[in-house]
Amino acid sequence: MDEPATANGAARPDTGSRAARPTLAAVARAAGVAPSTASLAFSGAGPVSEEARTRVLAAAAELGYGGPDPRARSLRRGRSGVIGVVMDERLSDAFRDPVNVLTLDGIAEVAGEAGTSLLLVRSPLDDAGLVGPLVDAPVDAVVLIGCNVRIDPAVAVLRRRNIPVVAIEADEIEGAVPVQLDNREASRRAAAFLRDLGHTAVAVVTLPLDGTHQRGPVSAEREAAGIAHTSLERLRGVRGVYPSAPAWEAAGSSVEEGRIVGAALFAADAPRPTAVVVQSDVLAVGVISAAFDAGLRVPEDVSVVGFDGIPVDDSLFHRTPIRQLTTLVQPFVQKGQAAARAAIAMLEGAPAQPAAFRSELRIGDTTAPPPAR
Amino acid sequence: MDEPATANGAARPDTGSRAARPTLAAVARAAGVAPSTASLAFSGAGPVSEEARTRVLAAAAELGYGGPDPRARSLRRGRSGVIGVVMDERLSDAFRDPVNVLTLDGIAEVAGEAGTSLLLVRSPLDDAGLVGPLVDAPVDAVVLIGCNVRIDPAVAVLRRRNIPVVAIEADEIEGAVPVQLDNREASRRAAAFLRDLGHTAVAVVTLPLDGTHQRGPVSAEREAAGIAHTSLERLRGVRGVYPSAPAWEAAGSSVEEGRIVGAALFAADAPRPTAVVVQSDVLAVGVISAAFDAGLRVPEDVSVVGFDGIPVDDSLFHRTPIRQLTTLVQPFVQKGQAAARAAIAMLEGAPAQPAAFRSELRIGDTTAPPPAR
DNA sequence: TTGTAAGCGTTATCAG
DNA sequence: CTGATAACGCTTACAA
Repeated sequence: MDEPATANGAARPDTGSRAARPTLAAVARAAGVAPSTASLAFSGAGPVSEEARTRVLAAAAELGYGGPDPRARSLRRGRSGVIGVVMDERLSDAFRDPVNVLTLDGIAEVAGEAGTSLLLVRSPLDDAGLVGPLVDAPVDAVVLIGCNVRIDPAVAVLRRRNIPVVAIEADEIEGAVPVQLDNREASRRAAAFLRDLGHTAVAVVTLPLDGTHQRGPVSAEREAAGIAHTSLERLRGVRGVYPSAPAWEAAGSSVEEGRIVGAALFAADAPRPTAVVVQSDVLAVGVISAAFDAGLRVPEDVSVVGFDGIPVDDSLFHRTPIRQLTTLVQPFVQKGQAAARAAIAMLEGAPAQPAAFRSELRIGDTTAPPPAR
Repeated sequence: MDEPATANGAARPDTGSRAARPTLAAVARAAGVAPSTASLAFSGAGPVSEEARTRVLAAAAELGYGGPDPRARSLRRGRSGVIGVVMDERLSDAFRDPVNVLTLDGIAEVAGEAGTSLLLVRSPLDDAGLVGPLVDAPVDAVVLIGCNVRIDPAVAVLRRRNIPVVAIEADEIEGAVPVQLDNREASRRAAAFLRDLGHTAVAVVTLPLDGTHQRGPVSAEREAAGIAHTSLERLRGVRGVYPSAPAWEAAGSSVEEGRIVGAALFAADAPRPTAVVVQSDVLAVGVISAAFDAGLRVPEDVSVVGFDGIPVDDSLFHRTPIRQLTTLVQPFVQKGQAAARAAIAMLEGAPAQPAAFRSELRIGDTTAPPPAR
């Protein structure tokens, strides 16, 4: 972290070793036209005679001018053409989770069509509430994705800056346009499905309840102190059917993590559950793996329900008897698209466009009636 | 964090959607100081009396000023604090490949420490050679990652703009700082290892040779027309030991793709290879899976060597007899870090810092002598 | 320490 | 269709 070395103290900011780039004004001068005409020649927005245009382009080529500087353009236009995407994990972790990737894909698709690019920002909320890179970055709008941490401060800052904020599956936030999923209701449906199969001993494996990456049984206090909207809603959904279902918190969403938590779960002193509701497919795969390792058959001895409907089950189950996970399929990509659309709409001055999506229970072969005892 | 409850005039009239954001000048005026002082109060870079600072901050809070506008700041400073990362795939595909993710992670780590954020840009090279979003985005430097397409035009444009370019594993490009990997030499070593084991019938499964996502046997013409530096180099490495090894091109880097190509490979009329050199671990997993499906044991009937050394072998092999892939382990994360460092160094005016890394052959349990026949 | 002034490179406006 | 001119909001050398 060295100090940027503008040490030579020149009058202009960047008079370092780099050759000064010609400006549009210089091109105009060389072409013998006014700056405004040169500008029009490049932006294409406005009437320019064919002759003037070619002269400008020629002069540009001559001088090695690469087109208008985006920085100046964004100042002048008040727009940078960039949408910030905020995630609250290290990028490597975030990218490892198909949910984020698919959502991002939806965002990227819509953003790309609109000619805007994506600025990746790790959620910048230190304990101090610092909002660093997020506010120093030239973004026109921000999409908050997978928020396990308290984001209100960030939203507050962005609001003050008049930067539209879209929050995917966040708690109700003042000033952020929500893109919601029926997490609670969907989880309730999954639980009801298990209940109808006859299950009475149901456990839950939750996604992280906050940004601290803790792992283990979820105490009442921990649950009450939880912040992560999605995890809590999904948990509440199950609790609507099984009010006292024990819950285990995973420290992340990965197969390995699911395996660890699953191992603990099946090894616990408590009576073994006959069904486990897992808050993500990736975790569910790990839990299933742990079940096998513990000598349990799925679904004969224990049923497992996932969440997400990620399309990679084939590879993950390839050498197991399982063909398809029972899970709640959610429309990630569409969620991402909706978020991007909402963001773009807002920065064009259109009214907020909240969105809400439903998950569908897809019944695979990881659920069955509980074993006769 | 809350609005100061100055009872009299604090409430800003909420002027509909177009509430003009206050400027630093306005804040300075309200605080009774000069703009420059207000600027220093925010940037922290320069001497400001405690009293002035608090007055400025108070005025800012009063007016709902959220800090200096990054757009204006970047124009003035000639820097936006953003590094562009260019990938030549759809983001969803790119993120699905651990190689990209890990590289990106290395980039993000270094960039984050330097206070710069990452702008994700899909490689914009239409057949027309358009370079759209890449040049309109306010980036200080660009890192090209995983380039299967011809990137010269993009680099040319960026050069003209004085934007430093770092290319990871690209062919030698005028004006781009290279971050290289010993693809050819490493592949040669892997091939030599197989030769020493006694293999004579060796096939290659390649990564895409260009951006067209073709799949199938690699003809001499196709090979000659190939663009993707990495794939070609790795292929050449094997050819250094097995000059006429048949090659099959995969249409991407995924387990599923590996399985498809592997199935074709093992079903082909040609004599079955006793060893397969696969250009990525992800593909290799698929090839191994295909081998099992074809009734072949790995490594007894067929040896498989991968490339990359991605750290997820455990999950992928979890229900197979295989514990570890024989592969060439490359330092992705360090590559990403080096790329980011090079980019940052350049935009600070430092001389170019090319980098080159080595891959290590890690011998797992997917390779063995060929079956006695 | 603080104030003054001069841009940074564009684009929008409006008159010719 | 073209040209002069005024911002866009901020930073920073330099003077006070």
